[in-house]
Amino acid sequence: MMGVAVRGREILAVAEQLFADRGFDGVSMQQIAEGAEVSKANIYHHFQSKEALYLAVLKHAFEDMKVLLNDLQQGDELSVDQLARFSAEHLRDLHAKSTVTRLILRELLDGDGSRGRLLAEQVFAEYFELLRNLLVQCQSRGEVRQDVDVDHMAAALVGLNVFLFQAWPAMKHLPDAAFDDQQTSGAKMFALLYRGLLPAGEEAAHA
Amino acid sequence: MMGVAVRGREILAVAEQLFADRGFDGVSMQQIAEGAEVSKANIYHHFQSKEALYLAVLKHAFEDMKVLLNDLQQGDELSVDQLARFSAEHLRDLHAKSTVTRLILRELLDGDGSRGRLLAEQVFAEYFELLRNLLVQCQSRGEVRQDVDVDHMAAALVGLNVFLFQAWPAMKHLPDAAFDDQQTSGAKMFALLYRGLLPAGEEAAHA
DNA sequence: GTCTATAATGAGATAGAC
DNA sequence: GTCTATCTCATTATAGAC
Repeated sequence: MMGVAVRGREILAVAEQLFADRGFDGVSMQQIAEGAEVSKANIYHHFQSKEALYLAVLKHAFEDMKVLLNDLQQGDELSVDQLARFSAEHLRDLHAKSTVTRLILRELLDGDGSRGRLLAEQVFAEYFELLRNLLVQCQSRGEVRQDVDVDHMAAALVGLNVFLFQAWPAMKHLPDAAFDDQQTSGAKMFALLYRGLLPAGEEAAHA
Repeated sequence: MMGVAVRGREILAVAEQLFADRGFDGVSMQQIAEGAEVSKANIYHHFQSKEALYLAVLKHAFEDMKVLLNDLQQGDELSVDQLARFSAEHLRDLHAKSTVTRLILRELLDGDGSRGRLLAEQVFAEYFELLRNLLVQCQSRGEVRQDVDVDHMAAALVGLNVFLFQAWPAMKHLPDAAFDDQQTSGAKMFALLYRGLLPAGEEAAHA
């Protein structure tokens, strides 16, 4: 994955497009080879198997976000700013790579569950770990509550954005609703998650 | 929708199954007629058009939740309990009607956007309005913060559950993650949304 | 007509030359 | 790194017997 050279990138790009259009089974190695203008055997030089190529396509989509998460953790911003930036960039990224985002979401809907495990272990795990680290750091500074595990915090952060990405085509048409644009709505929902539904100072009354 | 009689229900049930399996275009009225053991003309007696039948199938999935929302608003529970109950029931409902849930999510992914408007106006609008009313009531009692619009609150409540429903097949396989079962995770994420990421009492410092 | 044996196809994957 | 040629295997025709 690291040393994937010039032709490797070309193959990856073609495969991404084809997989996104027709799904894993809908694409043959021959078609990818023709699209990338290489031989089928050459693809196998770069990628162990069709499945490995597929996973590489999915993993590729998370590279930018991994870099961002590392940067955020190195920096010394307030937790709220780190998390807000992550949330905003994450939403932007979902759209920048919308073909792959759709591919993954469709995979989750169709899959028989065995694909789910593969996605989790081979694609999401590393990314999820980075997000978890960031949240642990925020907790250790005392800027994020410590009585909730970071796993659910991470899921909520990602989940709100994914929902926004997916449901927007319908949300934006809801009558009388205050949804202007996705970035703004994303920011509002992040703020909601950060500060809670509960009014400030009411914590003790319900805890 | 109200006066849909015996045969209407049967048609609805068959149509739901077929649409969920093969999508709108993948099913003919003839096939639905055969499945429900009625004539094609009889379907048109109950439903104006194929599209009307389709929308009826989708709307049908929200009936239970509408009843629950009305009940919650009539009752006199604390807001936190009303919302927690809605959230838990909503997640349960997504699973109880998982075929339709998947159908809608796939629709949102595939759609060219024109379907999105239809879904919003014909299917979600009424349901969304009820949820909004509940939240307004919670706000007016002062038990839910008033500086965030109810639209985004409603979206966040629904969104976390939808994400959980969809991503679970992968989430449950994330290594070292504390996701036990969906209902429990749903409750944890609701609690997070309700109380916020921010530790109690820190509001003033960042507001 | 139906059944079964046999080709023919097209998929993923490998070997070995250049 | 790239190619041609080949292998294995599953699916899909298609014979030709019954």
